[in-house]
Amino acid sequence: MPELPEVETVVRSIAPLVGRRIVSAEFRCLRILRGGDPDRMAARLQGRKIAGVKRYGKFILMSIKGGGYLVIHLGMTGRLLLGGDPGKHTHAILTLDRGVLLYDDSRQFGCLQFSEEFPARVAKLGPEPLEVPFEEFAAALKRRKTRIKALLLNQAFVRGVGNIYADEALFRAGIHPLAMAYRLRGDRPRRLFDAVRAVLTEAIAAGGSSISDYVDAEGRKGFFQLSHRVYQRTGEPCVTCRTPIRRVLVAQRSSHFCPKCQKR
DNA sequence: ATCGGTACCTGCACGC
DNA sequence: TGCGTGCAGGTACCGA
Repeated sequence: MPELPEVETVVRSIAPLVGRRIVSAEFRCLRILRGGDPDRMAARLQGRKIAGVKRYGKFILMSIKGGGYLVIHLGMTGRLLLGGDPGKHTHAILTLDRGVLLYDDSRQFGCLQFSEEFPARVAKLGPEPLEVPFEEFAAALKRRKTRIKALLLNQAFVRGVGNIYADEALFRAGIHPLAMAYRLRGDRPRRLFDAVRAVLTEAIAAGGSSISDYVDAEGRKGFFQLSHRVYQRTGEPCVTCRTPIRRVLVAQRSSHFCPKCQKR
């Protein structure tokens, strides 16, 4: 579900929680905590105020007044929901002085952790794609001996791009997903940089992509899926040249592209 | 140090 | 109706 635009949309929808007090925290699923101790986490959160909510790539950091962070990653199917009733896949419940925040995740690929310090796994991410200067982006491309699609998915390169936006950016830049990153020449690094920025910016404005069940914390769907040009459009005509969109595996992920518009 | 392949989980769509 | 298969927005870990 959630790549940078979806996580950004979720963060914006839970911004009103800043200043709210956590009355109690309940964790129902150990797997989601990735080895963390549910009792210790609950104790660290209980009675504290939420000082801030920020996004780092696909991570959500809820800073806790008095110290520490609740670190949230939505994985593939994670959802944060304001209000509503707990369901079969509700793994965490934060009861607030006004309202409730639920964490739902059917596939359990997401995680919730408490960190006293700024978390190392967030610190070692690459730069934000909407903030990194072009020169730094281009220099990093040159250093990587891997396929460009795999590199875009690598969170140490830039943070927040996932399968949808990697495919959409490569299409707009006219670059084949199997192209080698370090071999991109001429205006192609610039075109890719601009395409990544444009796709992410447009998707944020659209509230993200709702492929199956993605919604923000208020239950609102995004509508950027209506603007996808290649993602999950295998066999459909290219919007530019009518050539059927093809699908290929890169780094074990489905990659959708136009064989005529996108060159290696 | 970097890479690609695999594992982790549930649900859904599809063909038989 | 049910069963098997393949697919799905994610990352972590392993061995080469």
